[in-house]
Amino acid sequence: MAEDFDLNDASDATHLGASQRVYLGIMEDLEARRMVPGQRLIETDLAKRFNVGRNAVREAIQRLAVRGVIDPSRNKSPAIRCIDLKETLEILDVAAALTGLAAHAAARAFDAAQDQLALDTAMAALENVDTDSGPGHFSRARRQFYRVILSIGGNRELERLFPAIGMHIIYSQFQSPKLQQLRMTDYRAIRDAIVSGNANCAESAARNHVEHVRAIILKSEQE
Amino acid sequence: MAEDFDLNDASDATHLGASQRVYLGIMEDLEARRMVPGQRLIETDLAKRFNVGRNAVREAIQRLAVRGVIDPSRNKSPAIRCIDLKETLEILDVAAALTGLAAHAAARAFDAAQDQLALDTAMAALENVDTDSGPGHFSRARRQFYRVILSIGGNRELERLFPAIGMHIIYSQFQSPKLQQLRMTDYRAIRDAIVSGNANCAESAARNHVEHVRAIILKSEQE
DNA sequence: GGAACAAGATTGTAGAACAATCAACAGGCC
DNA sequence: GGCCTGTTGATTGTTCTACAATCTTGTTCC
Repeated sequence: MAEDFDLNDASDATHLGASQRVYLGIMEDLEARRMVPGQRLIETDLAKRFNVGRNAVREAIQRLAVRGVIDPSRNKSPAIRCIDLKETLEILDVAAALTGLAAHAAARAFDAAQDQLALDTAMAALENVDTDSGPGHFSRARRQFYRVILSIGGNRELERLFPAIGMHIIYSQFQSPKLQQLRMTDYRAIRDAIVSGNANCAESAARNHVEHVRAIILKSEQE
Repeated sequence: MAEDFDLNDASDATHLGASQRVYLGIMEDLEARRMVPGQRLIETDLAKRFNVGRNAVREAIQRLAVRGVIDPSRNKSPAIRCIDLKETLEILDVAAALTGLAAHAAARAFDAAQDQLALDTAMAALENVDTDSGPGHFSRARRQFYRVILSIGGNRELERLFPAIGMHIIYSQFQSPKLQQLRMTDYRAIRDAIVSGNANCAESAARNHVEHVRAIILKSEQE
């Protein structure tokens, strides 16, 4: 469960399955911009690179395809999924609905004694990252933030589905400095609403955040 | 795209990939109740049954796992996912949000000239199926109904994510006669709201439907 | 009856092998 | 020169074999 979040531990451990190693390795590459949308994935290359059999690569590719990270087509090398503006907006519609639900559930289930620490820790990690800023550090912190929210909400189906939203690709294609600023205030609002226990307020805050992202993308695209 | 809906064409065609054949075959088994939650999947058995290599089976299993249809654990045969009442309700929360979004988008984008026929056809298929009623026939018609709605809405991300909701499992575990009756009136309401073009009304109708399902499950579980 | 061991079943993994398909390039034809 | 076409190499789709690691089950011994 929540296997997708285990991006945190890198391509190191051998106790992970071979296909898992490939899967995580590619996700990490994507996050670190070592792979860009449109880039093709060659089975034999990946097999050599990760020191695994071609089978394992193919299994990883199946999972990436279901997750919408890559765009497979019969008898051709799959490529990192490219999305145009229209599809980006579609993804944001889905993200608004599910992020709203996640915040709603978290606010509803919030228990200070149990959840306050984890939430504050995740928030602090977000605040501290913008200075040193490795390329993927902020992404990791953001993922952790959402992971905590999902965990508080306690909806396992949402925990499973949420990482499948194509936000990866959006963040990998669009990266505006305004996004960085905006996010912190939005995240704080979401956290405060969750702590306050007002589910509808938390849902609004989450939806607002997604709409802010939409506005910035639309604006930056207009130029 | 929308590969998951291709359950319609069965295990026949050889033009499908081997792993695809296994994937669809298992989904079909699940729908026809030939496989029940908790049942284990043995790689070699499936390979023999579908006349494919073990690799292909493993690829199919990866996809089923990501989709939440099966519950894999290291070094053990994966089993069809079992869900308790609590998780069922969690799934319904997600279903309410995404079904609502689907109906909303469809109502917003509805164009009579282009969409009326498909919607009416899907609706008619639903009305006609309860008499002859093979076991999976209603499921097929329902899937087609949702497929049309998603297609009208035109949100590709939602089309991708929607079939990943664990409704399969719910319908496979709970099957009350009340469900059958209820659905038709609900579906008509959804269709009418979509045709009317009132997005909020359509969203409400969809959410109401999911809540009706929830109520029936809760009631049938209380006994 | 319970614990330790042995045998079989099943998964995890790598690799070889081959057909089918695709992409790119070369060569010939108009 | 430009266009069609065949060849060639690259890549995927697929099955098979092989073996280690692990789980499961049944048996034996105390």
